[in-house]
Amino acid sequence: MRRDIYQAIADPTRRAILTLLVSGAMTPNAIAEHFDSSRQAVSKHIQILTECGALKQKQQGREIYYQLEAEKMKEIDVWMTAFRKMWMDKFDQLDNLLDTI
Amino acid sequence: MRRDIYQAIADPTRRAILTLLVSGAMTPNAIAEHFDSSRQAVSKHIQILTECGALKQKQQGREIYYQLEAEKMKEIDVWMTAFRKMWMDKFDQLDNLLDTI
DNA sequence: TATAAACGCAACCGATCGATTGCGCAAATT
DNA sequence: AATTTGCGCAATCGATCGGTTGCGTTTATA
Repeated sequence: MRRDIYQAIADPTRRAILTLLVSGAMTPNAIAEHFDSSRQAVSKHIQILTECGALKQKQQGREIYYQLEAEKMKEIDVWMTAFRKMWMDKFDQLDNLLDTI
Repeated sequence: MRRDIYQAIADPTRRAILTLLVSGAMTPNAIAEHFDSSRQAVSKHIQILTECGALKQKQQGREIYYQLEAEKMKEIDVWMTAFRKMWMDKFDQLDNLLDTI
């Protein structure tokens, strides 16, 4: 059970769920309505996202609202720093080049 | 053969390879030396990274140098925009809260 | 020219993945 | 009280993953 955020976002459906939840917390059924997959399939994705800390659940009666934990995405953002620096350097170089014309 | 950047970075070894190549292009053997896995195992990872456009190869005699395509990482960065906005909003809210004290 | 080095490619294998199906249980609804 | 709804959990199955082993080809080296 390797449950990290990188493995979690590897699946397109899970990425779509995360994006969907930017607009607000939702129940599994509500989420599943946005996809062609079955409720159970979506529920499994939700479970994986929850296990790695990308979602948080809030029970409300018999309904469970799943909420995005945007902070978790920071982990990816931090890892990306090194690469971001690279393409920004490239941009700077282009900028300097344009200045010489 | 689902070869997108998200699936590529799901594996920790592949992430390590990408990070390693920030410092410059390398041959498969040179890369493999940094890991416990065999050359073939690393070569397979390199192939996956190349297929999805994260690496570019430059033949040089019998050696092949693999170079990072930092631009490809932008794809992730762009997808992350929505989430980045969320945690920045949160930061702003904390900022406002602190101002009220 | 024989040998070694650098590498890609293909076959194979156990582990994990993503999806379906069926079940059980608690909270609402009738 | 009986039924429906919302949901999690477990078993199952084909597909894919990550790794190893073995082989072939091209380019250097002795």
